[in-house]
Amino acid sequence: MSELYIRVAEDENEEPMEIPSEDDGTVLLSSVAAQFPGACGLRYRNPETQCMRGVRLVEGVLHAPESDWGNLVYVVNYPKDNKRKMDEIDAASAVKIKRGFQKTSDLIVLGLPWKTTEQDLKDYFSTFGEVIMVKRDAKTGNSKGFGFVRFTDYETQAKVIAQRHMIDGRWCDCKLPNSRTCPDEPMRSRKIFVGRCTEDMTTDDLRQYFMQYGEVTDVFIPKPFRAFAFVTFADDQVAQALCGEDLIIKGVSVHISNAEPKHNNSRQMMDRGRFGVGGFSQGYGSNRGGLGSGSGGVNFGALGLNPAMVAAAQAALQSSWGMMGMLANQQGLTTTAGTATTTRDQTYSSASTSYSSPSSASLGWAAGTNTASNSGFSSGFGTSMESKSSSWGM
DNA sequence: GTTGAGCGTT
Repeated sequence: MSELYIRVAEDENEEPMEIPSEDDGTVLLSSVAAQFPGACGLRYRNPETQCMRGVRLVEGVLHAPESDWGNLVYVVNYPKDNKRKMDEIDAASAVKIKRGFQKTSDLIVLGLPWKTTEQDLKDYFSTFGEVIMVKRDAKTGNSKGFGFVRFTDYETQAKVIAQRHMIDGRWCDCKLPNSRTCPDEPMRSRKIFVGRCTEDMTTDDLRQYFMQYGEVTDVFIPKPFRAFAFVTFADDQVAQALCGEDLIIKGVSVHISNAEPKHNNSRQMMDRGRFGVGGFSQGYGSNRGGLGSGSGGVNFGALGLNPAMVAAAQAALQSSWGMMGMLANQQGLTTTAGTATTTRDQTYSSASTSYSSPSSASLGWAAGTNTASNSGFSSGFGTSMESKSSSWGM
């Protein structure tokens, strides 16, 4: 017999909440998500084995483990590495909000099932916060698999962008649409390029591996196999700090570098990126396992330095951007930017705020794969880490 | 074998 409600909690020892089941005894993931925004599934402790077990999920419908749900307490699953970071995310965005009101923008929702309707979208996203607009392409006729959503609150938007979404049985991503690139939120490169991958590295492997450094928001492996991958972090500083590293994954040495901007038009401007605010939600401090300890990696745990600065230093040393940006700022643009320069400067013209010179923008692009010479660069950095651009589609 | 999809009534 089916129960009317099942007991669900965020953690095994937290107070459970009763979630309604359907007439056929199943429970809709959307019912769970209504109480636990962002939930993507359920698990429970199997009384016989004492192991956690996943609850079967098919097309957004959760099925009872046995003939019924029994008296167990079910625990909410969140997209990997996304558990209970909400408080920290909120804290981080609170910092930004203090810097001024943040307008929301429409978000594109990619990867929707064909069948998803605007109402479905609204229902799903309402669990995150107040939705002021949803749109799906082709109101009549066939869906192209994407839609748009807009929230009232900027922090809701940030939260939604930061995670993947299970909508009607498919994983979907929310991004700033191409047409609306120029978020007030600076988007420095949070994405790294992982070269020399082997074919046996799955997205899960990479996610598992890289989450030791910080929250991973996306992993992309081109298919067919091409020996590289992209990993996006929630925090650009984490990404930047890793650039230049050689890391061992599944016994293979992979090389980390900056992800170059994706093909087209991106016109996201430089924003005087302020390192150090809104920052380091994970990977440092409390959780010993952060950037300080990794395998032969970025190494600055114990020094008592401001991690943001150290990350900036790492980024500058290893990607050469910070340094290039600084030099450029001091000297005015010179060479090296090569072909990129002219075109970049045009896009740049619509940038909002003040820059001392456009050169850092140009150089930011041109400098892509260089590795800094690690020399002649030590003084006076730390204060003016205002470089890098924000043009990497997520 | 080291740089990735897809993008909206106007």
